[in-house]
Amino acid sequence: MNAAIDEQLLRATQELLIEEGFERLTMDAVAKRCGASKATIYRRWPGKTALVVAAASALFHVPDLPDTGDLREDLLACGRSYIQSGGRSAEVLASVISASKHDPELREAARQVLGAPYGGLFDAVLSRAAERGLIRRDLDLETLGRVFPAMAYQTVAARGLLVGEDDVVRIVDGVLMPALTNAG
Amino acid sequence: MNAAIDEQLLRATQELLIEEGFERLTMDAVAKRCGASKATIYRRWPGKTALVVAAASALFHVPDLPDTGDLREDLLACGRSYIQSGGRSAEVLASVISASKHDPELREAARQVLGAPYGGLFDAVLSRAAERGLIRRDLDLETLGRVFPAMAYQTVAARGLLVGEDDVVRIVDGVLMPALTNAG
DNA sequence: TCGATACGATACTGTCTAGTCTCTGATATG
DNA sequence: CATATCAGAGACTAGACAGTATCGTATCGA
Repeated sequence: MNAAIDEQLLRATQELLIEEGFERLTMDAVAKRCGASKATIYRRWPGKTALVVAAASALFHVPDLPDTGDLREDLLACGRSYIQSGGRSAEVLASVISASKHDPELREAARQVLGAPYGGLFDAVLSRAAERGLIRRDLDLETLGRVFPAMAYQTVAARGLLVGEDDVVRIVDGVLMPALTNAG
Repeated sequence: MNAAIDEQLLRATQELLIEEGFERLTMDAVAKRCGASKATIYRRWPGKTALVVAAASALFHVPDLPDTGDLREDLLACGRSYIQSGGRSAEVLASVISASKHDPELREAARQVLGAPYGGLFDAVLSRAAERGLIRRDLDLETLGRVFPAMAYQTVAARGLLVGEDDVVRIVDGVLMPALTNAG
């Protein structure tokens, strides 16, 4: 077993997920892109779903909870953790999430392995800010915590764009900070 | 040409788009669900893409720009126009948008026919409010205008839920109103 | 009644693709 | 050197599906 091939195959899978999406990704294409054969893939993963989940998992890492002491900076840090690894992880994730809607096996695997990677990050920062008395206590933090993930997801999945530093700043300064620093 | 069959076929297409998604929707399944034959479909539309675009278009209608005199009510009205027709249109739209990412023909057709149905609605309401001096002029209205569509889209496409009246209220009262009425 | 048209049913073609199988060639070991 | 082992390449299989073609039937107007 040549371990270098594993990495190549996962990388090719990631690229093809971005280029073609889950349904249109073929095992032949993955193999061809690596100059490998399908047997090489099936020796490592039992099927297409497993390969895709492995490729997505390889990009995933739990981001640290930022604590700069400044709410705005913490929020920006949360956003930046989203665009880490050049946006590739977001694109791959978007493909998998999109496909998992109609594929129970993929959905369950994605949920377990990728499981709301950034889901609680904004929530945690906001809750902490509330505890510290930096923001009002009557805000709907759960909904506010979903703003960034939702806008980032839509940007990638629906509009076909990448999330950049400027997007992070615009969402934090244009939506979150105005809502949070409301004098009430 | 029996016109009643047209409607049945479009309805079945909508249902199957929701249940299976674009890629997994088959012409056989559409025909079978109507007790029709594939020839009947192909007599009406040249192919799968055209059928799907027609099915999505049938659900689409340009909503009126609300003007109740109250900003919050206007925003709620914008949101409610989203969930009109029982959320079905949002689900169908999500399927088509999702598939159009990797299908140029579908993307172009969707853009022309469905073209940013609600895209400008929040924008328009917010711009009008700014002109009327109801909100500050230095807000990033473009980004704020995208908040609702993004969160609704994510709710449907990524989380697999339907957007309800309570979601509308939570987004408007939990995010938009706090951000807009910021004492700054 | 007759002709035209639209219908359902169904068989068929060509293409694509997940997954399997077989053979080859490299490497390691005695 | 001889032989065993194993990963890999690529042919192959089986099934799915878009789109086409054919045929018998029902409906409707003249």
